Amino acid sequence: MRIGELSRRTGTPRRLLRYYEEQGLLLPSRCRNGYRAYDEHAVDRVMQIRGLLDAGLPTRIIKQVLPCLDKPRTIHFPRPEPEMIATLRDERDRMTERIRSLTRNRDAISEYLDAVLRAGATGTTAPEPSTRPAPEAEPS
DNA sequence: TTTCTCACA
DNA sequence: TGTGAGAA
Repeated sequence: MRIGELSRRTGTPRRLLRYYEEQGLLLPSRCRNGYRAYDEHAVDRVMQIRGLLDAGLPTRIIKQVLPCLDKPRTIHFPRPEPEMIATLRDERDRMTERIRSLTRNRDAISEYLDAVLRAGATGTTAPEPSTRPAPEAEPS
């Protein structure tokens, strides 16, 4: 398929698909006219890239780990360099920390929402923001 | 419709 | 990390 179809099927702007290629995340073949040609597998791959970016991984890390995540039970690097193991551990821990942070912020929002809705129902006022734990910034 | 590149937030 | 514009 060409870039337009992949864009439509993944909900990813064409511009961004070219950007991912430039970053080494996608390697489409080329038609005679120079148009990019993507196989069926590219759809899943793009979704996975989006997910990892959303999880906070930079493209250069994604490029490294993407083959490992394809089918986690397959060993892609029989002799994994210690550096790769370290990278994977590092990113896993970063994600864990991010999940913790997201959970905390979600709970803070949820708690406030409950209080506001309760107040709306009873006609009383919502609690002062300062009585609740401060929202926490996600790690950068 | 697609390509590319340069500049920019 | 991503976007906009212009030209082919």
